[in-house]
Amino acid sequence: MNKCQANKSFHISTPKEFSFRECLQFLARSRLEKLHFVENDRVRKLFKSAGKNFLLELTSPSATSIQVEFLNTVPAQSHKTTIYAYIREWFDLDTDLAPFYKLAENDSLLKNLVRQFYGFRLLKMPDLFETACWSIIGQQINLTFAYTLQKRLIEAYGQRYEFNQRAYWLFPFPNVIAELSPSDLRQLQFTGKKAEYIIGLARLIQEGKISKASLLALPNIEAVRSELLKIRGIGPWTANYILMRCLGFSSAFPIEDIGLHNAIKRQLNLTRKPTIAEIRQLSAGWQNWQAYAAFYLYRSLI
DNA sequence: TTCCAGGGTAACG
DNA sequence: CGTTACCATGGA
Repeated sequence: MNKCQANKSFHISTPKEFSFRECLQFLARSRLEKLHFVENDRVRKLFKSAGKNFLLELTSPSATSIQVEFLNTVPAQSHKTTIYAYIREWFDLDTDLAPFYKLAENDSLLKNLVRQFYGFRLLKMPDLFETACWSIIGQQINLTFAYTLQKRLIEAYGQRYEFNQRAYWLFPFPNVIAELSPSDLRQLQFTGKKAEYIIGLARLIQEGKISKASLLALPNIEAVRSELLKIRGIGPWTANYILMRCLGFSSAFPIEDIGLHNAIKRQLNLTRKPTIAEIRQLSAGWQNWQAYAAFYLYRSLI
């Protein structure tokens, strides 16, 4: 973490197989996205640390670094440390992709993807509540509508911060959603079920019955998965999605995912979608890289 | 118009 | 127990 410009920014050195541009392409996939803002090869994000709002702007001035600039206020050192760790997690900078690229060389499904999207990273969603809500919202609806619902949820119950005539948003906090009744979310055109799931989840988190730390303290992925599956509204797909996107399990694999099926169909030029058994065969050699493989397949759908 | 979307639950046989 | 109806709306 190198300081510069009177501490208004710092740099993060990036690993070898990293492309800021490829990551931004994914972050920019929906114009309805409210939690970050991509424009001119830069991404802005509002980040709250210990009660303070920091508006971050990330650019990549060289192939080996990300620059993080503080637009509204310069954080104290303790906040900078938190922000530094947050961005490393967001862009998954601590994973060495070399083994994945090596196995992909001899994989019919991955070979072209890793060439096409070289340096693309599994973009994490570090907040558990945000990830779980997003995956519940996304159940059985198209992505465009999922983004619409997420946008409504954020604009209705999230925190807004304005800077230079532009609004930036924080995802709603569990304590706010925990106070709602399903009819509040029905008004945003959530299904009654999804409204119940999300409010129930908010209450579990609010009551301290589940947290990212408590899940990560469990001994292995199976223990975490079974803990997630106890939560109403979280089935196999959602559990795997959270394991992959938030909790950092590289072997998590949402094999039931329709988007994944479509990506494989397109990649292999099939006339029909692959069966679960066929996907098991195709992914047999992906041990400990299933999450990355899935994410590269998602990337191919943009 | 019909069918399918980055599924899950609850109510059936 | 395995199977099925239902959810709510947008896009193709």
